Amino acid sequence: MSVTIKDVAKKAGVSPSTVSRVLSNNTRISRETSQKVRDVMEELGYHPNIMAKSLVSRTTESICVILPKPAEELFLNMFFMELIRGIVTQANRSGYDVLISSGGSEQEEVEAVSRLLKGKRVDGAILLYSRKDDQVVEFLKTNQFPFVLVGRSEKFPEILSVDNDNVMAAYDATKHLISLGHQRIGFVSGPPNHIVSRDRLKGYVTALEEAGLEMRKEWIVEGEFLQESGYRAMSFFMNLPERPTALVVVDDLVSLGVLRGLHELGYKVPEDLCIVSFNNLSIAELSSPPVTSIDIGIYNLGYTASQALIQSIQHVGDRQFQKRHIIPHRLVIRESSIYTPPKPS
Amino acid sequence: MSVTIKDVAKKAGVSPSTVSRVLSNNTRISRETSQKVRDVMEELGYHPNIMAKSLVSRTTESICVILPKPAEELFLNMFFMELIRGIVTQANRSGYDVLISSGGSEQEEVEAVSRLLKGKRVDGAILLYSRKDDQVVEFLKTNQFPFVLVGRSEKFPEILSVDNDNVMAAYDATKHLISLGHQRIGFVSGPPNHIVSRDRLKGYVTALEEAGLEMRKEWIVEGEFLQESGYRAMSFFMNLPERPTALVVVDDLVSLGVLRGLHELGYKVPEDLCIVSFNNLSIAELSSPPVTSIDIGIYNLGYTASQALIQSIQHVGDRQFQKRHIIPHRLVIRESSIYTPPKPS
DNA sequence: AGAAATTGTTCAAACGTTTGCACAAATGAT
DNA sequence: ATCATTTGTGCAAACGTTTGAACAATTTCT
Repeated sequence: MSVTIKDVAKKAGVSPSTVSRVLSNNTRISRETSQKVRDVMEELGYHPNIMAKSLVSRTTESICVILPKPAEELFLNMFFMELIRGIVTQANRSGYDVLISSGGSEQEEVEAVSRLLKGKRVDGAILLYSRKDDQVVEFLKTNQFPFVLVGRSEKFPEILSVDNDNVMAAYDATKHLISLGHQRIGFVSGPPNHIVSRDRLKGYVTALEEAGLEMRKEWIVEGEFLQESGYRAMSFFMNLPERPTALVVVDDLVSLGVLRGLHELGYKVPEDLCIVSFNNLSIAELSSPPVTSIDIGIYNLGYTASQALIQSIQHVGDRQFQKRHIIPHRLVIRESSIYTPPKPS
Repeated sequence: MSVTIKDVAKKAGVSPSTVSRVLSNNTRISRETSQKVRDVMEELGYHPNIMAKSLVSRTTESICVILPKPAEELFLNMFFMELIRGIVTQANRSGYDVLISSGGSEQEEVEAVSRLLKGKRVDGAILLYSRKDDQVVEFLKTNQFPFVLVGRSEKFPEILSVDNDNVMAAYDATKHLISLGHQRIGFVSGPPNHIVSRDRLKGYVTALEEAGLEMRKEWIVEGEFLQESGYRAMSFFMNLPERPTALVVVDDLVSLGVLRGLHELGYKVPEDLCIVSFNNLSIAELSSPPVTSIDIGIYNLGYTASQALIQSIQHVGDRQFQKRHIIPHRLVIRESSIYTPPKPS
């Protein structure tokens, strides 16, 4: 059938072990033998059988990433794809393959991971944190399999993970508005049970306090990571006797709702209200007007996750590796925030 | 180290082959033996080593999908992710794993595919068609590896592929506008060297002809699959002495540019111009106003591609399988087209 | 009752690699 | 010249499965 190491060996007049050693650049092989063998490989179109190699070397040179649930929220797709791109790129660069598995129920996720890790099809896993994969984390921890979390686990703060500094990001976003002269700044948050909502709220509060600005609780609303949340928040905000002149919004999609709400109510962005949001998905750039957003480096998040995982695979046992990686964010300024409010009374 | 088939065999008091046959539900195994072995497996937490299995069975039960280039066009992410979701879901259902590989240059793509297929790490490949992977197609064809193309190849019309009927889709889109009473309908196309542009143009033309409507060449503009294209098209269209009252736009992203252009020029959608576009990405739903779009069933495209590939892998040799799969599209009507123009003079 | 077919299990070879050990040849040290 | 190293290669066992062939025990057919 397909050409094996033995075929190469025979044709080159050496033993299979020699061929194998050529493949692994063993130093004991002479220049000429090496060249001869390589020539034959080329001629025969030889490619090593990865399965056979894995079997004996007890390593697969591949990792898997578990896609959370159906994750109906389609807009998340941009996020995941970008992440996967980062993962795949760095993994391939390190000579690793990436396997994608889609979770159904949590139980199914555990089974999938279990089959892949215990069946030695992959060497490690990357988890895209979606609230409740505790079971999966539990499984990986107790079985001592290498894995890394994208996001942050409050329950297991010590596990290898890659994340942003969301507190700082929100602080920066708020600071940006303050530096433009805004004094009345509101916050549109996500679900309060999400760590990211809480972290960002914290950064917002800190920035306000530091600047000695007023913080009113009617200027803070909670919602989902959905457009409607932003939309609804607007009818609320704009009916207040004292309205904010700027808003920090927890996510680009929510911002889109904010924009639509303001438009329908007849307000203009940024003149009537400035907006800063998070994640810098393509929709932030594509909306009208384009929205200032904190770029959280999604690709980088994936890239780093892969790097950290592979490192931990290759040095299993060593514990000197950084446990928590923080990916830097940066403010991308767009039309939605290029307006300085008139000096208040 | 980890528990093997021999450990199970010993503990259950049978031979390894018996255990193997239990695993494969061989009919020659007695009820009781089978149960006993299963119990032991459970007890020991046994998982078959996939590599060892692959090695002897000469099949990996996995496929790969090659992500085209860096594909900087981030918005494509939504498209790809949705496709991948479809692929992964169906593959997992059929007991297959999915491996993602990211192409750099075309040459690197060939090498990656070559390593994966010749190295017997995967049984087949799914290609996401991006203009010029002819080299990859060439390679797969000459080596007789199972693969399927998402999209259509003009050069190799006979290969296994999954696609939409873009001519018909454009016909339907145009028909929709006609049925609303529009008589002057323009077309914003993509790059003319893309098959999809040409197919959609063709459907548009056919619908116009069939309805006996005037077709003016100044009502047809070409561009890229980018926002700017749509934007630029608007300054052109709206300066014509005789303007169309409706537009068929080749892609949602381009529509977004169209929308922005119209907005800046002070026109309203749908009152001044109705819009219908293609792909039904989330941005079509999220824009203001939401845009009527032809949903091309991206998830389904992926799902079907995976199904077709796996089928062809399992029945290699048979040639009775459908060569070309057409995924149905459907019109999703939104605000951008709910307006009937006043009767023309 | 004996032959033939069926049922349940084991043996051993194979899948294509890697790698510790052995060994011969070449080189270097004395 | 002799012995100790170094260099280059080959042998054979191992990795954890699957599977054809063999065989014994049981059942079915005449």
